[in-house]
Amino acid sequence: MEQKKILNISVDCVVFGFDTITKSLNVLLIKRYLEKNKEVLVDDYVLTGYHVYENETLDQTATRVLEELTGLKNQYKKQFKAFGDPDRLMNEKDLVWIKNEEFNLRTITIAYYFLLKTDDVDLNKNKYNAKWFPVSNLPEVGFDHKNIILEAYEDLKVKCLSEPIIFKLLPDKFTINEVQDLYQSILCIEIDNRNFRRKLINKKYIIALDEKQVGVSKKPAQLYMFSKDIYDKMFQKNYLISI
Amino acid sequence: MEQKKILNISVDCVVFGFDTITKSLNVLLIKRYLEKNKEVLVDDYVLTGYHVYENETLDQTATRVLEELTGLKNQYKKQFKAFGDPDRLMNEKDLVWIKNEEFNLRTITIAYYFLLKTDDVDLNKNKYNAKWFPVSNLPEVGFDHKNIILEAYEDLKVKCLSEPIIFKLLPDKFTINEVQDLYQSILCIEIDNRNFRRKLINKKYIIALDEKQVGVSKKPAQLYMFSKDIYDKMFQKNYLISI
DNA sequence: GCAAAAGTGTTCGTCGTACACCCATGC
DNA sequence: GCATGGGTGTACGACGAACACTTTTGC
Repeated sequence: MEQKKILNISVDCVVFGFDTITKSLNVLLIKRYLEKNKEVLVDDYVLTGYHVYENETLDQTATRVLEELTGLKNQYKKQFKAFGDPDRLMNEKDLVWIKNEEFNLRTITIAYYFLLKTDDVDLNKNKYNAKWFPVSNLPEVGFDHKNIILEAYEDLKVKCLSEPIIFKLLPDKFTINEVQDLYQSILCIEIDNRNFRRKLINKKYIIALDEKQVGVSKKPAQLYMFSKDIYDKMFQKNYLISI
Repeated sequence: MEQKKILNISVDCVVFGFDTITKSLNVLLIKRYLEKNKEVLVDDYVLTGYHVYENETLDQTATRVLEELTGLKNQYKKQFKAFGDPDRLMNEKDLVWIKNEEFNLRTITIAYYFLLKTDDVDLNKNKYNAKWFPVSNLPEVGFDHKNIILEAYEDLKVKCLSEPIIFKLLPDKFTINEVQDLYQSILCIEIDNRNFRRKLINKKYIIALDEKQVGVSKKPAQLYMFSKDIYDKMFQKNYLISI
């Protein structure tokens, strides 16, 4: 059954993944391409998104949009901001594009970001020409989506300092150095390995496994996992005022 | 000139104020009252809010709504979440109310909260029967606004720990104990006065004035002010990972 | 002079930070 | 055997936490 779209309200999804090889925090974008009489009118990338249906919640829209792009459900998501400037879709290319789509010129979008494991996404399986791009080196991005990506990234930077969401971006079994690389990528800082290692290993919810890396060409590193159960049990609100 | 409303998108404003006498963090709500044949159909409180106009940004809508309620401009505001469940306005009373208003049943609202000085608001001057209520003791609240208030409050709790927004809720000249009372009210915790006092006084952007309280019946306290200039100059991002 | 709130110091423990070298492994 | 990244220990300083009494003022 076809559902009824709300034409002036959409959800856009910033999908973050981490490439442990290139040590790069990436965003998943889809190709936007349009030509007419062999002239290329639009050729850039945008976030994945869609209209909200009449009978679904915003969270459901986001979940649906992500699943359509990646096939994945139950990923960490956060609604972080609504974007609704009257002129947010008013660039020349965007106007050309919108003519071909069932879009309202004054559309408000509720933006979410997702954190997932890059390896879980099979880019060949989807029809959108989706591609990963480093947050620090984005291609040409349509609509106001560059701004949306950067605001998502800012939110992520703050949130990863106080909540263990970083592990959503890593494989279930990871090395300490991978965690460090990820923090360094997200925050654009250098971290002292000895201090970081000690800090992490001392956490009770970082559990050393009876396993080491396999298939690496150097000394294989100890693997760890994150226990959400233990974290939740230990967790207590910290009221430290640091202004 | 009358502007064109977007019928399915609104902005709702959670207005926070602090009562230094009762030491209570308050929310400003407006009366919702409807009777028919002397029967009271609706009698509760709601947030102030309004439709977004076709040609204004969401921030502008929020600013306009606040000004209409309080006469105040340039107050601290934060867009914190969009609420869009299909059934968010579907309580019995809400349905009765909506019949009398130009409301779309499926309306998405972008929620903001404002922080302002209670003394700046003159409740007698407005036409909405607005009233302050303690966050910890809300009256009957219509729509899904209770939930919106609580989510705003949660966001405020987190944000006041890392940013000096607390001073938006206090008079320009305040005592150390007033700041402490405010933190205690917001966070529902007890703070040691000696430690708190030392901590605050050591901040360079907390400036002791050549003034003391007047008109108090006990020992008048030293007054301080917050210097945003000094704060901004000193400010540097803190990348402390505390997970 | 008394009630009420303002204001004051010290000790301890935790944790963040700075810093340089050896070790285990695969090739 | 050697290159590569994995892994380790110590000392210092800052700051949060716990804790109880004196002082100042208005009435």
